[in-house]
Amino acid sequence: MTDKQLNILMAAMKLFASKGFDGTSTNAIATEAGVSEGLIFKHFKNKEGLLEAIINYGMEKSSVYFAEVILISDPQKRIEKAIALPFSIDPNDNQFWKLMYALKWQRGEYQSGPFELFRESLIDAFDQLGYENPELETTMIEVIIDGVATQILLKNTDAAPLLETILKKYSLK
Amino acid sequence: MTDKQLNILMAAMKLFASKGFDGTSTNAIATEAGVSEGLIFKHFKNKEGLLEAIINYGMEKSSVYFAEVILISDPQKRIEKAIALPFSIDPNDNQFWKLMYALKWQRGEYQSGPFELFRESLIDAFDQLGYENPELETTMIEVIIDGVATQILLKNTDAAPLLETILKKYSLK
DNA sequence: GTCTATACCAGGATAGAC
DNA sequence: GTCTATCCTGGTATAGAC
Repeated sequence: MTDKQLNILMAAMKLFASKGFDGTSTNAIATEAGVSEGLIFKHFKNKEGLLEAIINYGMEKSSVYFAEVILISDPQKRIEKAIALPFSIDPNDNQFWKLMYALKWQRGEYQSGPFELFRESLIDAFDQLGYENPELETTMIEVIIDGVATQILLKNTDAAPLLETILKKYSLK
Repeated sequence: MTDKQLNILMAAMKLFASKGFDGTSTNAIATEAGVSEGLIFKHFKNKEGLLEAIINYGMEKSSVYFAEVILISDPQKRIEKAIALPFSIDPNDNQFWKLMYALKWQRGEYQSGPFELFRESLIDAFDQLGYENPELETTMIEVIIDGVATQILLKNTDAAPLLETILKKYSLK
């Protein structure tokens, strides 16, 4: 992966996140990346290929986060870690996550394999803790994660006090 | 507002919601609406104008929902009603709300006036109930609303049992 | 109010030189 | 690996007839 290749990737991520996939021209990407337009196609075949590269890049990143949750054996701690997930987003990755959510809404793009394992591990945790309806509780966690992500990524809410509140309300602290 | 005008509006809403604003051609809208392409521009000036018309149409709709919450004087009941809001979405309006969320992520499009009043009325409710940090509590409600909306609109989750769980967990029931 | 025909430009993509 | 030049489709928008 050359310097310019990475430039293209980063420029595309930024523009896709702010203007959307269809709203971003390859010309705009080239300019932002300080690169000729043709080079984009040499490296990524076409615009769709560029998007795929970005998604792959981010998938690897996110499975690391998920793994950190799944590997915790204590069920209570695992759940807490899951809730804390959106709060531990590296601000440098904000662009990427914005894009992921935008894609979900725009094109129904889905988080695949690693996300399923994550969900399963939460159901298992609630099960171990003797909750009546582990699936429903897990859905609740997803609700919170999506809601918090919206708040942080879209409204730049101060995250720290929110995490406290949620853990308290969730009787996890 | 003529029949064809309404056809255009509905077709555009449907396509914008599924393919995104930039991903939808005026040609596709015309076909879906059973109308000539030129007519779109006669009625709405341009594609952007069509989007604005849709947003206005939905703003009026949403301020009705918000008003239902704001007008409740009992603070506890007001909060419950607010939480129940995303659960009472008319399935016929799913397309519209999907579009609203997609726009939020794509273009940072905002919920304006009526939404601010909604937020204020929740802060007031928590204040009346003697909560320590009404702003933070209100943000929590927003988190839940956004999370639930994501769940319902994007993942077609069964809503009813989820509402129960939330109200219980929130010590509101 | 509505359709047909058409102008015009922007966007994605390719070829070939360096 | 990278740039320049260029092709061509398809998308927005307008004009004018009915």
